[in-house]
Parts: sequence; C-alpha cells; structure tokens
Amino acid sequence: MENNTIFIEKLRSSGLRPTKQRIEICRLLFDRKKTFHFSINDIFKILKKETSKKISLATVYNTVYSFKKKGYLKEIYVNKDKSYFDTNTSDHHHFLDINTNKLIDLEKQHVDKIRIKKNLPGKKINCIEVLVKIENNN
Amino acid sequence: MENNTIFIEKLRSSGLRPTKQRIEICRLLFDRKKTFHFSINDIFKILKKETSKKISLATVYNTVYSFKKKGYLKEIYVNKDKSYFDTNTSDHHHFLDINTNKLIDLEKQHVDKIRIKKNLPGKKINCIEVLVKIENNN
DNA sequence: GTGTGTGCAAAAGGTTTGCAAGAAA
DNA sequence: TTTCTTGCAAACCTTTTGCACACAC
Repeated sequence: MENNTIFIEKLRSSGLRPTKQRIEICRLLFDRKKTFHFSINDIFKILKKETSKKISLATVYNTVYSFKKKGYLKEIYVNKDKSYFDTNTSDHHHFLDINTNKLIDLEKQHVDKIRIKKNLPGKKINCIEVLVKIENNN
Repeated sequence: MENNTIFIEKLRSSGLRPTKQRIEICRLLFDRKKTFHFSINDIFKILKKETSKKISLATVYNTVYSFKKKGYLKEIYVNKDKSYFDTNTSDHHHFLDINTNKLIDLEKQHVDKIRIKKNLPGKKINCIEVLVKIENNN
C-alpha cells in the first residue's frame, strides 16, 4: 500500500485528482515489471474482482483515456472488436500472434531503421508503426 | 453497363452468384483506376443514392466480407470506430494522415526491406505491415 | 424445385454521453 | 464552497444474427 504515494504523486503532478478509483487503476496498470497489453474490458473485469470499492465502466474509460492523453498509455488498433492499450509508451513496434491474437512488444532496436522513399508534399512523418504478424511454425 | 459481364465472370468464377446487388457493389468498388479506401458505411451511403435497386446494410456486409475472403479486398484497422477496406490487394503499406484521417497507399518498393532481428521460438513471420502516420508540415 | 442470397428488424458488443450525487481541494 | 470525478443508465454506432421471402440456377 505504501507505494500508492508514487501513484498519488504521478496523478497529482499531471493534474489528475488522486481518487481511489484512479489509484486502483494505477496499481493494476503500472505496478508491474513487464509490458501489459489490455482492453478496457480486461481490466474492468479484474477491477471488479480485486477492488473493494466499486468502479464503473465509465470511470475506467475516463481514466484510461486520461492516462493515454497524459502519455502513460498507448492505444493500439489490431482488430475491429476493441481497442488495446499498452503500458509500454516507448517508441516501439509489435508482433501480433494470429493464432492466439496476443500482442508482443518488438523493441525498436530489433528492427532495422526504416527508410520511406516517398514524400508527400506538405506532410511530414509523425511516426512509423510496424506490425509483424506471426503464426505457428508448421 | 457492358462491363458488367466482367464482374459477372469474376463473381461466378469465385463461386458467388452474380446477383444485382453484388454486381452493383463490384461496379462501385472495382470499376476504378485508383485504390479505394472505404468503410462499410461509406459505400452503403453511396449505394443507397446511386443504385436503383435497394441494398440492405446486411447485404453490404455479407458481400464485402465475401470479397475479402476471396482476396479481392484487404481489411485495415487504423482506428476503433470502424474497419476500413482497401481495393489494393497487393502486398503494400499505408500512410495515415492524422490531420484528415485519410489513408494513402505506400507501395512496397518505397520502403526499404525490413529486417526483424528478433526471433520467437515456434513462430514464423506471416506478414509485416507498416503504418506511417503523417501530419501537416508546419 | 432447390439452394443460395437478400432485406428487414432486432440483438449484440464496445464506447460515449448526460446528469445527479459524491469526493477532493 | 467550488470544482472535479464517479456511477448509472440510456444512447450511439458498428457489426452480427435469424428468418421469411425472393432470386439464380
């Protein structure tokens, strides 16, 4: 429970009031070593089970999108059913396992620098996202 | 109207009955020089206006997904709102203009070969998709 | 005629919204 | 007290489904 203070600071410093619900969501999302890929529904179900205080779906949406706006989460679109989010906010790419539908991080240093040999007038590149679809090896 | 025969053949040869609705959708999608990026709702609205015979939304979904299954269309996920489809079925990439939210094709020869320097045991690469987000140049 | 395709309406699933009540500052 | 946040329910939008009727073969 002590490390809640970290989250309270994190929230406060980004202008978000440290409410019980937001702290719970912080704990779930950011108190882990490895990257976490999740959908809103994934964490809503976990929160319903694990959390003493009630958290409504709308609050989960609000909070996740606040976190995204603050740069604590990235949103990933890999299928039409729903959005996925990524707690790894560094500039990186993804594998998508098309057998299991699971995402796996692919760090930038594992991909050769990508050169785009086409220029669009009046436009500049904002970012380049690579999705490597993988499948079982047989 | 004469070139309907092309579409009738195309449909028939892929085991799809050439119904009036399917032919209309073919004309809309494939009777054009340039790549066409669209959502189901985009073409549903066009079809409602342009077509004498009525086409229901369910038929548009059915037909577009049949075409996808036959390899005449590619589905692209770039935002959570809806799916986009692409009449360019060659192996290629995309620009996404984040100011206008429009897709632009990026041919494979305009991107340097991508080497992935990470291996996942038991998995092989199925395909690599690159999305280059672009924005206004100022 | 047989089997496939269509239209319609209803349902489903994810996401958003409006608003009153509650909590933080 | 003022402002922000929450919970709830309803609304919204895209997509899917079930079924009777119509059409292609």
